[in-house]
Amino acid sequence: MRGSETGASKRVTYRHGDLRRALLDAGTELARGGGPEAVVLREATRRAGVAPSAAYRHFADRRALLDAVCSAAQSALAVAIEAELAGLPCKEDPAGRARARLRAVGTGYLRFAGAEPGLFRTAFSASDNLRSAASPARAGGGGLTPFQLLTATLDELVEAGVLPRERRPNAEFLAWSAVHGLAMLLIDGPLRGLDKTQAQHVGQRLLDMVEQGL
Amino acid sequence: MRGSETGASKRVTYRHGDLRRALLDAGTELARGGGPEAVVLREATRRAGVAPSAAYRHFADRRALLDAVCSAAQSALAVAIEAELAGLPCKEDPAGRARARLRAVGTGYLRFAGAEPGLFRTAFSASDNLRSAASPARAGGGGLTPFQLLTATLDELVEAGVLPRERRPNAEFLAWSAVHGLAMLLIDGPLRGLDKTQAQHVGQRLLDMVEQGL
DNA sequence: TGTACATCAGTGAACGCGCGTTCACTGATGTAC
DNA sequence: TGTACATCAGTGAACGCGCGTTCACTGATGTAC
Repeated sequence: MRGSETGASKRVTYRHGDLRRALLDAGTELARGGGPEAVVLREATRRAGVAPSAAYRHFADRRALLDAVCSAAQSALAVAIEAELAGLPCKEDPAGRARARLRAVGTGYLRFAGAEPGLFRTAFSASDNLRSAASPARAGGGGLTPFQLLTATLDELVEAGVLPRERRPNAEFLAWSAVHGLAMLLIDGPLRGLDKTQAQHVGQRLLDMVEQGL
Repeated sequence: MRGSETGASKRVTYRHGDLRRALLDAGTELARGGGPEAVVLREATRRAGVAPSAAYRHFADRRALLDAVCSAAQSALAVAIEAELAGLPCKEDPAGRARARLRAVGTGYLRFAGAEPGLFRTAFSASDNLRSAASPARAGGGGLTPFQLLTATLDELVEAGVLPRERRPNAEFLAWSAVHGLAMLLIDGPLRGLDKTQAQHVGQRLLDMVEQGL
């Protein structure tokens, strides 16, 4: 991330070890428990065992900490989607394969929202737009952000001849909307009451709809 | 709302005129400007020209005020959807009619979200679930809540023979998810950057997808 | 290898802020005689 | 119709709270000689 001199990474910290990391971790834990509004600068410093003002050596202000936590949350979402993709059985048939991969992206998204609602909400809380959705800080292990994983999968769908090329433009917004909306309604909205089985069932039917309707 | 004695509605208020109403209106105005977290009890009393403690004659606490504002916001959403339905040209063909009505529900939803993002976010901020989504306080002029308008329209779709009966169960969740997700991404999320024309275009394509995919 | 010095990560006290909520009160209103 | 009284909507002062942010400081660390 920095220069390439030897020892540079050692000198990054003085006393604490790595306070920036500790604050980011504490902030992420807060977000996990209560969403973006739970990311309180003073509480993060408390958890790191440090005076409140120490945070200002590493983050310009509370918003900067929250942005960092938000990137971490998006990265975690990307990892969840990657895991779902990686769990797929190998398929010869490119069409079936592409279809299965699109489903996996959706399933991973929904699974993450259900398992980590606080982080999920935080991932979409930042002052970010489509451009910053491509920032490497938000990527998973494979180097792609959640949005890029979706985009890539839709491209595969076109190449496999499943999705007509003229339907491709903006298709990511359609698929994303459907899955994102269900996630929001389930974790934060009027569908909060649905139990896990029902939620999964509706989720699969939603993915059917997207597959049919795209 | 109360008893049925004559004059009861006159006696509801003493000095202010109707402080409950004034606080609700002020709260709604705050929500319009900044969403649910902008509904600040002290600010509402300030706008009503009254001491902060006066609010407690009409609302148990801040949450009660916010719940009332939330109901008002849902009601406004219902009115927007009704307006969209009312603007539809008369059609003989029941199938085309039902299809057009479903589109109108979606369009009204998206239009409201775009025109009143603060109220839209507030409408989904309450501690409510599916059961309270049927509360009359959340209805529009026709007496139906947004959710009930959607449900009724899907029923028409079945009766008109457009939607196979076996696909009907839970269909409201699918349609709702798609439209809700796009609304959230557009007003609060990474699609914030899209201009109005693009947003409308994506909205119509999303409704195509729902129609095809249901 | 040993000493003097500069660096700068973290300290600790303080700031002003606005919030939600409480409580004893007051005085305009509607009501009973 | 006129007077005494009870009601209760709104007052005003105060509470404790936790937040984000600032600033002059200190003292462990790495570095230069």
